[in-house]
Amino acid sequence: MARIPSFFSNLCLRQNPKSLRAITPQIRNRNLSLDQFNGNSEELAQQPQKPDEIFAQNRIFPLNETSRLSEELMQNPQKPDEKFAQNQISTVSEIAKEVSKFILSRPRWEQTLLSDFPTVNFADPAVYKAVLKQQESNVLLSLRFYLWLRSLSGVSFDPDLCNLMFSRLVEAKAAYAAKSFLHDTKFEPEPRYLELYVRCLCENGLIDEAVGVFERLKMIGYCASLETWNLALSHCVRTSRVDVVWRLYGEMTECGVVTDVGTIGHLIQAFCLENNVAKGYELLQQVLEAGHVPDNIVFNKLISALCKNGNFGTVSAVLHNMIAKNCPPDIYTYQEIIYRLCKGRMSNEGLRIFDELKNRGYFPDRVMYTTMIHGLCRNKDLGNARKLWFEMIQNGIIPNEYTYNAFIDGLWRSGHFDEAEKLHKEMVDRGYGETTVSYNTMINGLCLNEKVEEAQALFEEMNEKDVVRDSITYNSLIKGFCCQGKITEALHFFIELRKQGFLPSTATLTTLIKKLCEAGQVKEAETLWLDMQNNGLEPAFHSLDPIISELSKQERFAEALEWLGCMINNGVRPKKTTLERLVERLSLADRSDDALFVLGYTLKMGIVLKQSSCHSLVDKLCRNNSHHTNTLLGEILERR
DNA sequence: CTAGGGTTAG
Repeated sequence: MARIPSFFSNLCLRQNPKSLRAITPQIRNRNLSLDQFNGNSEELAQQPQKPDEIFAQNRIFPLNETSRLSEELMQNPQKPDEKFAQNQISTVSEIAKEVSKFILSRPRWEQTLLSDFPTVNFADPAVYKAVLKQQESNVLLSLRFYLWLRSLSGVSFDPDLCNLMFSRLVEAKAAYAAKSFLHDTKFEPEPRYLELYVRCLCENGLIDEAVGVFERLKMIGYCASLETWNLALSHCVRTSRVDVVWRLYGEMTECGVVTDVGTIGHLIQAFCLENNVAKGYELLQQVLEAGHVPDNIVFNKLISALCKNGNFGTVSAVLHNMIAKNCPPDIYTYQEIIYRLCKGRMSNEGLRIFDELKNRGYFPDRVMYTTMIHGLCRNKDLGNARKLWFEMIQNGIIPNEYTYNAFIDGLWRSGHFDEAEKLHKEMVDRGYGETTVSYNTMINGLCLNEKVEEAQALFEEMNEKDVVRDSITYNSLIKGFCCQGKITEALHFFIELRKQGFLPSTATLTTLIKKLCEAGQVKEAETLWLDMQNNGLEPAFHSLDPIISELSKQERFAEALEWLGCMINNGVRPKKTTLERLVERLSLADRSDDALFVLGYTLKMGIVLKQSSCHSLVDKLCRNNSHHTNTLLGEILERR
């Protein structure tokens, strides 16, 4: 992939002379707010308990039984310590080696260690530190030994020991254990270990905690290394904590840290995350001009953001940049571009890039084929999708769940139901059939093709096969029944959906309300609408049209006008047909005043009703040409 | 070890 596809070859680079420093003040001036962050973290690998529990010694290690000798020991006539007594081995490191060996071989050494080594003075800092140093590869053992020491009386804990234990925890990336160790001991770790702690916190997703430690370091006048700052920034970017990016960047420049291209790469990504793509692009230009080349992922994130905004021209420019800087676009780059092109109804452009890649000797992988097939299906280009499907298989790539579902969905949507059924069978045979998505794809496809009963059968099958139904399952089915005019069934599944705690999609609701009204069940429609309103569903107002329409038909004008007011007050324009029906029915029912009132609003909104709708009104008005009517008409005309 | 990708409603 040395060159770029023809589609992107028409733009040149924009030059920007500004230096990197130019952005610093803007970044400093940001208002920052730290949200609660709910990151997960890996704790001590071998120890699923929370650190607090680890420190609740007695629950894990039966230290209160220390004085009791184990049965094992009773049967063991020679104690390990006798060696020291007999041979006069007494250098601290030799003792530590022996103790460590013992600890490693006895799962419950805590109980007998003191009596096994009666001549060893564990309260001697030189001794316990030497033992701890022996266990550097095993954090859990270190921690156990440390806790055991704490259970002894007469052991004084010096900062060296705490630092040693703390560094052990931090190097093992046991963020939670390190945190509660700090909390527990209240000691001041050496700055270099605090710096390691920052890294450890970041790697465990505890960004906010890390910010706090940066503060602490700042207060003691210690400046973390560039690598640590960059690591923190990279984790902020990964977890979309843009606010923290700006805050940390501000602090690191305040500390006088000299940033590198990695730092700027994170800033570019941060700009992309807050959809400030222009700034991101500008910054990229500045780094490039300064002679630095960011990591591929920075280019890709920028390209992805540009694509999302439909700015394919700049995408082209960035691709030029990448090639010029000997940093060729990779599979992710092209996949993102193709995906976005298809999403913007430019699947033909996407396909051109796809073909171009193949012409350059590149073999697309399964994900790439899936993306392309999906994109083509969404653009109703089933011919090309099918072509790629077989080409992919020919190239030895076996479709998986994603590929099958994307293609089967496309087949259903274009009415190729035989082929859809056939491929679905194949997918089931390959073991991809029993997921929520595969069932949803089939249920939706069947509903789109007027096969609601079969869809319902699959719906039941999900229960038998223990496949979880989600809101998509229900929404698809409800819509299917609505389209078949089967309102009773649709309502049944709607109630089921609500019982499961799901919310209907707006499309489902609109359809359901419309169908209920058409069947004359306005009351149910109104209840439904209020239900969705109470549940915080947004756009509801458009679905009031059929309700107003049906109420007019039933000559329930007070209610119709009330709903109409509700719609208008919320800034939603009723449909022209709704207003026409209302005016017609009002006139027929001899309610000229109300008809005129509605007409007034209609004109105010710039909606012109069809002539026939005004006929009956004009007719009535002419028959009783009162002064009142004239006034009303006058008002209406003035409002216009 | 060196991040990151694809499927279902509307």
